[in-house]
Amino acid sequence: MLQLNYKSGVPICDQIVNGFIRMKALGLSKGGDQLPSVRALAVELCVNPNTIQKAYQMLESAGVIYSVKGKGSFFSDDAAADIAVIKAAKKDFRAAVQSALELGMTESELKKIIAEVCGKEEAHND
Amino acid sequence: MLQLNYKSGVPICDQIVNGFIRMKALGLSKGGDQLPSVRALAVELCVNPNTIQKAYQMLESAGVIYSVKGKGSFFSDDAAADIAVIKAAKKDFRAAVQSALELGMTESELKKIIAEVCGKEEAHND
Amino acid sequence: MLQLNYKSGVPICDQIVNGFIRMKALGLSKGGDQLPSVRALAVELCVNPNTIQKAYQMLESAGVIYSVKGKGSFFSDDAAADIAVIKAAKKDFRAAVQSALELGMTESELKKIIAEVCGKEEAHND
Amino acid sequence: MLQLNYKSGVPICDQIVNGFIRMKALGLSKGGDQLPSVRALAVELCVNPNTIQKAYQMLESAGVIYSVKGKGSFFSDDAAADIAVIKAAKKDFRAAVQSALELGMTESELKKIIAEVCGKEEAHND
DNA sequence: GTGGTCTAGACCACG
DNA sequence: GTGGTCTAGACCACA
Repeated sequence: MLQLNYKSGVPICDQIVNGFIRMKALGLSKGGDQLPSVRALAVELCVNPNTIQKAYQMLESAGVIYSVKGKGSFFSDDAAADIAVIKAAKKDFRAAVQSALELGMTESELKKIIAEVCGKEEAHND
Repeated sequence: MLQLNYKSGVPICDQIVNGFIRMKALGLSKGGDQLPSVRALAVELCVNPNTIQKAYQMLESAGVIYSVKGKGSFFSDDAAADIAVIKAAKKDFRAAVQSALELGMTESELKKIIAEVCGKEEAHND
Repeated sequence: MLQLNYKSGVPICDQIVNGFIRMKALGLSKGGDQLPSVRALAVELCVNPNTIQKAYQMLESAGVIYSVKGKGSFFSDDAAADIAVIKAAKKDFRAAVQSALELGMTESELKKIIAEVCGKEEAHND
Repeated sequence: MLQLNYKSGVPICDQIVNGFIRMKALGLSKGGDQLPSVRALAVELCVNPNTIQKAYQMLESAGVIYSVKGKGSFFSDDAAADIAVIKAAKKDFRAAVQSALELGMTESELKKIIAEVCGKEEAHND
C-alpha cells in the first residue's frame, strides 16, 4: 500500500502523509474511502502507532481526511481538500526551486529539466 | 556577501554551504580565493562560530574548499567537486519535479512557480 | 424524528441526547410520552444499539426520561430536570461568548454568526 | 503565565494553544516575542514535554508562531496568522451556537446572553 | 474494535 | 541549550 524509506532522513510521518495525498491525487482513492486503522497500519509498516496517529492528524488538519472516534478515518470529499493538497505540493516544489537556485542553477536550466522530465513521463512512462 | 534567511526553516549551516557553492558556481569566486575566517564571518552574519565551522567542514568534505592550518580556508581548484555538486543538485531537482507531477501539477504550473520564486529572490531577502 | 450529522465531530451519543432534550424543550414531546425502543431507533438511525442504550442512560441519569423494565422509556414529568438542562446550556453558551470576546471578536460579529448558523440549520442538515 | 485546568476534560495541549492565541489576541505578546522553551514550559506546567511540543506544532501549523531548531519558538508577526486565529475563534463559537440551538435555545435568547456578557465586560470587567 | 491524549524516555540536528 | 522525531505503553471516549 505505502512504501517507506526508513533511511532517507525524511520523517516517516511525512512519508505517510505524502503517500496518502498522492493516492488521492492519483485517483487511487476517492472521497469517503476508509483508511486503514491507526493500529493496523502501524503493524503493517512496522512503525509505532503514535507515528501513524501523527500522520493522520496532519492529514486531517490539512483537510485531506476526516476521522471519527470509534469509526475510523476517511478520505474527505471536500473540494477544499484537493486545493489544500495542491497548495502543499506547490509549497514543496517552491522549496525545491529555491534550493536549486541557491546552488547556482539558473531559471532556464530548471525549466529545461522540467521539460525533460515531462517528456520522459509521456514517452516511456518511466 | 551572504544573505541568510533565519525564518525559512532551511538550516543556517546549509544556507552558508549553499552560498559558497553558489559563489563558486556563478564565478564570483575562483579556485585559490580565500574565504573569510570563521570568526569574522560569524560576526558578520551574527551567527554562532560553531555554525560557520560546521559549514566549512561540510564544504571541505565535499571538496569545494580546503583549509590550511594557520592560514585559512580557500576555494579548491578541483573542478570535479563542482561538477559533483551540480549533478547532485540537478538530481534533487529532477526528483522534485517528478513528485510534483505525480501530485497532479502541470508543466506550465511548475514553470510559473519557478518564475515566481526567481522574482522573489531578487526582491526581498528577509 | 432525529437528524444526525456523522461528520460533525459531535459524538452520535450526544447528538441523540441533545435531540430528545430539544424535543422536550420545544414542546414536541411531553412528560409521559414514550420514546422509541433502543432497537427500533438503532435501526432507524443506522447506529449501533449500544450507542442508543448509552444515550438513554445519559438521559435517565439527567432526569429527562425514565425507563420501565419490559415497558420502555418515557419522558419525565420532572420540570426541575428540564430547567437544569437549560441552565447548563446557558452556562456553556455564556462561557463560549466570553472566550470569543477574549479572542477579540465583537458583539456584532457574534450576533452575525448566530444568524448564519440559524439560517443553515433550517436549510441543510447533512 | 498560563493557567491550566487539568480536570476540565479539555485537552491540555488545546488549553496551551488557546492560552498563547489569547495572549497574542489580547496584545500581551507581539510578533517576534519568544515563547518559553518546550522543556522549560513542560517543567513550569508540570506536563510532559511532548504535550508542549504538540501544542507548539499546532500553533505553528496555525501560523501563530514559528519555530527554529536550536533557537526557539517565536510569535509570528504575519498578519495572516491573526486572520487564522480569528477564523478558529469563529469556528469554535459557531460550534457553541449550534449546540445551544440543539438544546432548544432560540436565536433571541442567544443574542440576549451575548448582550448580557458584553454588558458585564464593560461594567465591572468580570 | 475505532481514534485521541498523555507520559516516559530516547535519539538526532542545529546553534 | 534549542526544536523535532520516534518508540513503548497506558488510559479514555466512542461505536
